Amino acid sequence: MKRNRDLAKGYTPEVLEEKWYADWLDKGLFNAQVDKSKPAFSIVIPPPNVTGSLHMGHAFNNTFQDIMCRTRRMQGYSVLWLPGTDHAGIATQNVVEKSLAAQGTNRHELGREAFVEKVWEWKKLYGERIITQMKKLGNSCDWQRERFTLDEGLSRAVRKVFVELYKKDLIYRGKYIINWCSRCHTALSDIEVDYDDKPGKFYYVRYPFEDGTGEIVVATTRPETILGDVAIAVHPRSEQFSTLVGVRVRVPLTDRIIPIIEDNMVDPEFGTGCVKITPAHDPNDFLVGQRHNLPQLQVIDGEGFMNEAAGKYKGMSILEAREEASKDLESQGLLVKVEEMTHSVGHCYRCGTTVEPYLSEQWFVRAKPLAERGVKAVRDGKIHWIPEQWEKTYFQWMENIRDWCISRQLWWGHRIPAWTCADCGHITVSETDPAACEKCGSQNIAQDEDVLDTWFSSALWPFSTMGWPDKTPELDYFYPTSLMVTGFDIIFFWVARMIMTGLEFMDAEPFKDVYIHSLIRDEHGQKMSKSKGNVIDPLDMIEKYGADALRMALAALSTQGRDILLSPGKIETYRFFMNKLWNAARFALMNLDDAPVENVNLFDLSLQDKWILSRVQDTVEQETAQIDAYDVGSAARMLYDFVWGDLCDWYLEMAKPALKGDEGEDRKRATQAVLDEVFKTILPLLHPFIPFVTEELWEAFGYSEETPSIMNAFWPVVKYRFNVYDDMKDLQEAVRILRNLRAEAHVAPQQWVNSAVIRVDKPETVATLQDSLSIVSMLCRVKQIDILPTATPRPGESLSSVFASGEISLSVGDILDIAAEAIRLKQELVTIEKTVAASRARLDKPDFVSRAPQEVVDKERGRVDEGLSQIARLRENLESLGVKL
RNA sequence: GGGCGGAUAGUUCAGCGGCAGAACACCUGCCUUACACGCAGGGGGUCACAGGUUCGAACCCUGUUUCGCCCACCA
Repeated sequence: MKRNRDLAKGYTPEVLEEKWYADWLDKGLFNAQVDKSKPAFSIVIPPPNVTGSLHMGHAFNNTFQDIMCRTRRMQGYSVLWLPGTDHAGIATQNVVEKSLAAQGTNRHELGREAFVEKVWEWKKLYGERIITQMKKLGNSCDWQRERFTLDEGLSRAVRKVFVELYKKDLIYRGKYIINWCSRCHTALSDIEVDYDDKPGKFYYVRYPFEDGTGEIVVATTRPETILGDVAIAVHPRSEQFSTLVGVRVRVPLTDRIIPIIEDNMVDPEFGTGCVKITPAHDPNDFLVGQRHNLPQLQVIDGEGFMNEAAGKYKGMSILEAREEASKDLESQGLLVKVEEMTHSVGHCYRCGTTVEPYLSEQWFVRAKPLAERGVKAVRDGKIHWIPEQWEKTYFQWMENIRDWCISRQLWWGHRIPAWTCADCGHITVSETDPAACEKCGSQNIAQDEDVLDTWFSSALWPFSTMGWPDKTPELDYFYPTSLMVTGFDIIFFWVARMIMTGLEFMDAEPFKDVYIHSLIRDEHGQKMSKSKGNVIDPLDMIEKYGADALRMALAALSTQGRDILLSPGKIETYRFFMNKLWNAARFALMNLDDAPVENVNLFDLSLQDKWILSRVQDTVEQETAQIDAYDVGSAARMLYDFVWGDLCDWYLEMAKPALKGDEGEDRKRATQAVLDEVFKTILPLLHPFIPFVTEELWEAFGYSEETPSIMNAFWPVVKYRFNVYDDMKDLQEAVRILRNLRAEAHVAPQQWVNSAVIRVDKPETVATLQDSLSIVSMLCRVKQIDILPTATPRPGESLSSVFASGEISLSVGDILDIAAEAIRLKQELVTIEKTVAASRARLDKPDFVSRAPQEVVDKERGRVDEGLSQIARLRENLESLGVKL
């Protein structure tokens, strides 16, 4: 076995990461195989926006998926991690429009075809960029299967789904109030609107009765919509107003006459207790209008300007018209008062422009029947949410779902496959472009100008990417996928809709588990954003610390139910960890021979050998369970502690004498064998988190001769365990106490102390320490350590400390500061007396003894016994120092 | 209005029924031939508050305070 005993002193990620990624691609190790002899594990990646660049959220999300994929691969699954990108309708169109604006032109000047061509150019330019960035992270995606939501295959799936839903009457077209972004110039679905509380004004306006016998006062935040009023509504049981029902009033600023009607939607407690009804510009009013058969009078156009019906206000923007109307009302004496109020205002989730309720012809998905199946699938346990609490969020939304507006007045996207006949008005919906109207045969048909909501195609992602609507071996083998990993912010946009379409078209859930992870924020808990300037760019971090360090940091910081506050400093911590691991490996390699260590006698294994081997087994067992529970945070932290704490701080230090040959050839060989075994096991355990460095070390240790890539290494299983934890605890405690005593006595670190005495009675402890004396001696730099029974008198001129099994004294000669030592011992005495008193108090309660489990009671009794003997020893010590108690 | 999280060391967070933990930061010493991206030692906590359940509560239950998120409403 060829070992690389010449590792560089420092670990340098750049070179090795590039080298190994290229190697993995070369060997096709990420490529998924339909292999029925193996269990399948599949994930479809949440496709990032094609014009976007990789941010920390992606890095975190992808790291999580990669950890799962790499683990499952090693565990013998046939793994598919399917990557791709999303055309991101509005977002992408906006970006390209902005660049056109910078060039002094716009999409209308270009025309639809040329514009779409331009967007494709962008896609080609930037789509590749984010893929390259994902590769830098180390993603083990099957790049041969990379998909894009506007690919031909996926577009075919989109059309098929649209047509089928239309045939099932689950898609319909109609004139409704929708959310309209006048900047993006398109309809938005309800969830594409973000609401914010904003200060506004509440205008109280007089509506005089037609006959001049009185007036009714109505409050509104939007006086410009008065121009579109078609009624005033009051609550049917309102004592104050119900008598007015049927009275006709004059609409201010116009000469129109409208009726007072009654409707339950009015809250008699709010405002003045009556409401002006503007069906064309308010969703609630729209419903009232439908119930009462009222006209829909539009006064604002799609650009956000007042139209012809607005009379003198025509051409004004909404805000100008609001201002102007307010002035006019005041001058006409129709304005009672204006109050300040805060109300929530909707904004476009892509550009932030205030969203207007707008009456227009749109396409909708009838969501309720689809949602019902989605709810059932989760209730039946077909899909598990992790953490489980998100299930509630999902149910709440699905059970109150509203129809989904899917048409967008954009050019970039899947064009709606519907053709309207100019002759008979019939709409032909078809998977293939029709030549003629299916009803009258006229060739005078025109395709709908609109495209579909980008989430319509994302909703099909789990099966459209695997070749649906064709029956493919991939679908058969990898669908339903095993896991979906995403943030809670797109549960409604994406997760819920994938579930609905998956159940409807595949008749099976799209994934068995949904893991919802937290959001990444900056170190102050602020959302990262370009405008705040607090963005931590994953690529910068990779450049500075390496992809492995970034991945390890993200994994280790991840917890459930709390946002992750990230800072470069935290990533640096894990960069240090990489260096630690690297140097531990370097040390091991410096001490290993090329020849494999064979025929090691079990009797040659020391306590620490057995201990570290057992700890490795614990690590195997725990990590396997943690990964199964998707708890990568605990797994990463445990690995960190194992490597740094157990392996480096303890085992490697303890192994040094044996490796130097101080303990003989057999012990040296045994220790080498242990080192070999530890690294051979721990590297695969670390690999899912830090793939690059583990691959490099896999090769350096020579393991690649058997298994060329660590990616193909077998996931370790628990093999054996030695019952040595108690012994090791004694040993570690002895070392810690001696080191502490040295520090107390201000002995210089490099100076050897002549002698120490450990006084213990328990035969096991005596035996353990006796066996490990040379190790203790080396770790604590004490030349001579004697193990004696506790009855032996305490050595003079020494510092001492009591511990569970006895007492340890370090002879320091005349440098002993008696006064300081007395203070220290007294403090120790106080602490122990306190714990003894606490334990006694517990034991004195009869209920404790009778009700607590026996082992807890025994433990408590043990504490008292131990404490008492420690107290006795401490008193003795204090007396011998001449301290009176 | 409905729902969901969080409150533990100076800071960021683990722990979620049996003597309060880590990482940074801080203090003392150390270039001890794997690592100064390091080593050894140390200080630092009424586990937000008030009740309850329990032999026993940071942990379970009920309130309260407080920070944050989501949904609905907002004429």
